[in-house]
Amino acid sequence: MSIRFYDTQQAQVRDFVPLTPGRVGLYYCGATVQGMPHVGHVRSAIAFDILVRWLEHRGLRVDVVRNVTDIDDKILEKSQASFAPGFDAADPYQPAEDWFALAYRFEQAFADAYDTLGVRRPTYEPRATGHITEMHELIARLIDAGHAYPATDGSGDVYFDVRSYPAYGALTRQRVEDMQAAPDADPRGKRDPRDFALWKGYKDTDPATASWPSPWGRGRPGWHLECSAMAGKYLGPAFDIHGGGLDLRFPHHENELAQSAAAGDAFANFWMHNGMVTFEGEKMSKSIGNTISPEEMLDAAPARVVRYFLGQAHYRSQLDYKPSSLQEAAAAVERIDTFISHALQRIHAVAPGGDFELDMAHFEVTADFAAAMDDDLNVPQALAALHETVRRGNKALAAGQLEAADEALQQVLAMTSTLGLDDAGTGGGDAGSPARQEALDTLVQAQLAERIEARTARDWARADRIRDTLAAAGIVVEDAADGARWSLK
RNA sequence: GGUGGGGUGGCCGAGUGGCUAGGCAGCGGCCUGCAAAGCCGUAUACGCGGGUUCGAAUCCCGUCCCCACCUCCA
Repeated sequence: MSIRFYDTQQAQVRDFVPLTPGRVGLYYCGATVQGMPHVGHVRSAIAFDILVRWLEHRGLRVDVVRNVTDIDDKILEKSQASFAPGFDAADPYQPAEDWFALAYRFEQAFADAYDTLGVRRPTYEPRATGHITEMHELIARLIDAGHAYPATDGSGDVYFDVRSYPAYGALTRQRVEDMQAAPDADPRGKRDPRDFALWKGYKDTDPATASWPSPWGRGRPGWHLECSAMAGKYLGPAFDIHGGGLDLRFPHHENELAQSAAAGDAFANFWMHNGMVTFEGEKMSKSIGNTISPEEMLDAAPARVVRYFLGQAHYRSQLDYKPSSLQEAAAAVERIDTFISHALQRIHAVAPGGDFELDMAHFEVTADFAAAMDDDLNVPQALAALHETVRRGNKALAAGQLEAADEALQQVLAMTSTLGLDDAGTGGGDAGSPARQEALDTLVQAQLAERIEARTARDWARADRIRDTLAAAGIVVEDAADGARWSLK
């Protein structure tokens, strides 16, 4: 079966065929590092992480490029504000912080959030400020082609000429005439109010460190240019997939497409956009003040649960967060983990929370799961397949059919791995070193042996006392048909 | 005004013409010394009004409502 994805540009689901057989070039927009990450940013990264994992599971080699936009108006504004007299050090912002220090600090916060939630690192993560030369080359090509021009007002700006490019609006299927002009549009030296800046001339109020020489005078890049320049550099003039949040479709991605296509590049074959995260129905945004940070979620639930929650909806759907959302996700994750833990104990004699060495490479997902993922990454349906496999495994365990249970276990592990659940968290759980695990298991087993004695003697009070003692230490004891098992709560 | 996406049972969330997704919560049962976990069963559904059809959540027409983008935004 072929893989199918929804392509925003064509507004339909269509077969995905790599430009180069066996390989996929994927560019997706990372952050403009002007503040701390919120879960909306992370949801996007998780959606594309699942895409990458699935393509790889399908045997494709994926080159992933995710940008860091580390220079823009907001970054400079925040930095500038931090030097103002009487600066109020509102939480994430520190006094007297240079723009590059501020950008780098937030870049690291994003990296931490991605790591914790099991988003694999991209093949390469280029920064805008490292690609000024490539941007100049692209601007020169556009000017030569008659699609860009230096401003006539002496500002040093260079604009993309929307009117010179009839296909402008192709990505979002809008006609230029229908677009509402920005209410605060400052025409400056533009030929058309919809023209956008490729290069912004240096102003006295800008820090000198935020300017670079160019054929059009000192200045800094416009917002959209870095993605065109970097995608072209690392993935070539034509590549398979360009991704990002739905809110980037316009103007960001539309302008990227215009820049690259007007310069003669085919650019992305597919455009994929993830839906927004909302809080009780409202889009999370800083202006409304309803953002939730990854840290806040991680305080409320383990990384594996947060990952499950942020990845459980279809990537194109809006994902609504409510205070009860994480508890519901936790219950689902526990169901999966309980099966994995029980099966590992029964079949592979792995102690609770212990490490295990299984040759995951040969584990296969179920056909239902694969079909769902092939169909535009239908994760909700894939999760149904996962839960059904868990049920099948539980039944097999209860019936003592270890071979069937092992098959289900392998499938469940393959599926959770594809969804990235295995990498969420600090890696390896909280069981500590192998020596500690063994010590703990030995002690608990001794307690359980005593409890078996008590139960054999029908001394329920003593048996319950042992169970209570263990429970007080955070160890849950469960009696199964073939004996007691334990797990860390 | 333009563009795109939606309205599914108590909640989340799949499903594009017949064969009741799945999870959470609820109820009943099995198992258990008790419990936990698990398994089995079960109620509640497709915004509204028409139409097509043997049959519609699914197609068509109309209508209401919601969200996103058109300004910085994952």
